[in-house]
Amino acid sequence: MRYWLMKSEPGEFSIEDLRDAENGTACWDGVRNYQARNFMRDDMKSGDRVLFYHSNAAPPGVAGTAAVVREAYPDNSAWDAESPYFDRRSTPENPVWVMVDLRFESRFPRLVPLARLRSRPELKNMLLLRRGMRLSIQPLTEEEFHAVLALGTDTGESFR
DNA sequence: GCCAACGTTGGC
DNA sequence: GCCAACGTTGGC
Repeated sequence: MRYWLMKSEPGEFSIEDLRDAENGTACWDGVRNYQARNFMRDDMKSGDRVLFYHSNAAPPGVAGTAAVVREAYPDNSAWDAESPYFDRRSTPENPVWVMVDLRFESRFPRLVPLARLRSRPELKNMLLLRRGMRLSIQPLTEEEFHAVLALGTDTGESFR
């Protein structure tokens, strides 16, 4: 099983939107970056687990978790001329872009802000924290996934 | 709103 | 194949 971080602007599609979708399941359309596409197409498998990251938010951070429930298939928004993701190079006969389906798993009681991720020594190698890293789909190690999960699910109570 | 960093495009 | 110009991402 693999682990991923997937970014979405909450104003476009948030963890709450995924939770409230039919069956808690939605397609991850609109990816228009080749490296991110290749991760979906070549490496994402059903059962893989995902950190759902809210980008361009105040504050940005990890909002919850999801699971891959359908492996890569053509992204039909690419041949919808009305869609903001329209790309005339992609056709049903010859799709350029793919998407996966995600199912909601959990919404953290409190967002784990980017600044908190940066403060954790065990996360210092996370791709997300690298300067200039903009990829919207990033692989995680199992340790990174579980470390963020622990931050997201702790009660926030401090000792003493 | 600013702007650094990155990806893409297209002329040559 | 190079690289300048442009568009996008996304934190701040």
